[in-house]
Amino acid sequence: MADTKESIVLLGDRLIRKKGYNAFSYADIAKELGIKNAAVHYHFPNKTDLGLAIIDYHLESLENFKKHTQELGPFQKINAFLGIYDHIKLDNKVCLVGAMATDWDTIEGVIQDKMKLFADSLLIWLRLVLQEGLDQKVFTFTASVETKALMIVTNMLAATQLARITGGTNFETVRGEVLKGLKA
Amino acid sequence: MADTKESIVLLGDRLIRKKGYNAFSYADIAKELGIKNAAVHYHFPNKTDLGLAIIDYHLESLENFKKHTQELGPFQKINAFLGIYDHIKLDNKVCLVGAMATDWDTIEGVIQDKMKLFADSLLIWLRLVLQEGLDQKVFTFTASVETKALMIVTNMLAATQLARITGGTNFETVRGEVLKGLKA
DNA sequence: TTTAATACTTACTAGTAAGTAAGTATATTT
DNA sequence: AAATATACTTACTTACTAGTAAGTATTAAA
Repeated sequence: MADTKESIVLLGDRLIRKKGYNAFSYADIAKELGIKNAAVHYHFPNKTDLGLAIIDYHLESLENFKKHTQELGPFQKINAFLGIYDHIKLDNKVCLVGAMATDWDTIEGVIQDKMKLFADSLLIWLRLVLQEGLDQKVFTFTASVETKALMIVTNMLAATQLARITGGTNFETVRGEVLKGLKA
Repeated sequence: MADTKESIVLLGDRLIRKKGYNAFSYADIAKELGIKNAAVHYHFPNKTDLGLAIIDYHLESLENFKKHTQELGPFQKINAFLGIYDHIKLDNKVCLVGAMATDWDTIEGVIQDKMKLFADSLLIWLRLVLQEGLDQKVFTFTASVETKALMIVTNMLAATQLARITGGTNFETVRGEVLKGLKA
């Protein structure tokens, strides 16, 4: 038997980003994993516990991403970062930040707090990479690194959402422009 | 008695953009309007009917916005457009496109189709205004109007979402950069 | 070998979701 | 004055939600 607890987190993550936080249920997870509803509650007593575990998983993934890309140059790092969104778009998901943001008023404070942590961690890393690129003269943008980091996140976050609606190549267009924007 | 049907649409719109499509219920609406659950169903037999009416309301609002701003210059038009997001941010809402996009896989095809119409209508208007600004040499951006229109929408859509999480002045930062980007 | 922890299932509860059928009060039309 | 349409309410159903209490099989520790 595979690690059920981990499977629940992975599936929960997929469901949140496919259907939204309020549209996925313990029954969805139980059914897909071939276990009973109560088994999910055994591992995560309530939905908030599961939500927190899902954010923790993203926090860990982000740390792993940082580690695995630390030897790369600034441009490669940003490109790898955009690759995360390529996968999101390919799976027709949205990113966790967007999924949580639209349901913000229905999620508990502890989840909100952990999401803040995640968003901050992401923005901090982006700022460092952008500054690195500026220092190495790989990037030549004129905005502050804080602003630029923000713009990259907003563009990619929304590109996956907009791609769901408009379809076509809008995602790729935004992605391309984000890269161009590093040098302009 | 005020127009109940219109009040339902207005309230439904507010709830969708506050809590998300799947988190708001007919009971929420009934309670706030001091009517019974079934009264909401009288006006909108099912949630999809209400969803469609809410998008129609946005479609109308967009047409009104276009009419009311048609005498303005390109810069003023874009500024007025950003003003819509200022209000969204002030009310701690998200825009309809974002709210629907994150719940995309749980909404019916007819709603998806109408959302496509709305997103297209919005992008088409933006493209026209951007081209107008380019022609009048009010704007000097080098990207295509298609790309620039896309970037404005993604940035503003995500700025309202991100503002919910990070708080602070991130919304204003993105908003300011969007305006700057018209001339860079 | 008993004890205890782990990972569940069975069987349930209380609450809420969308949705409906049938009745009622109030206007409006014929 | 009778018939009809409008805008509801009452009272309900079915389905699903999160969540729980109690029991069970399996493994690990004492």
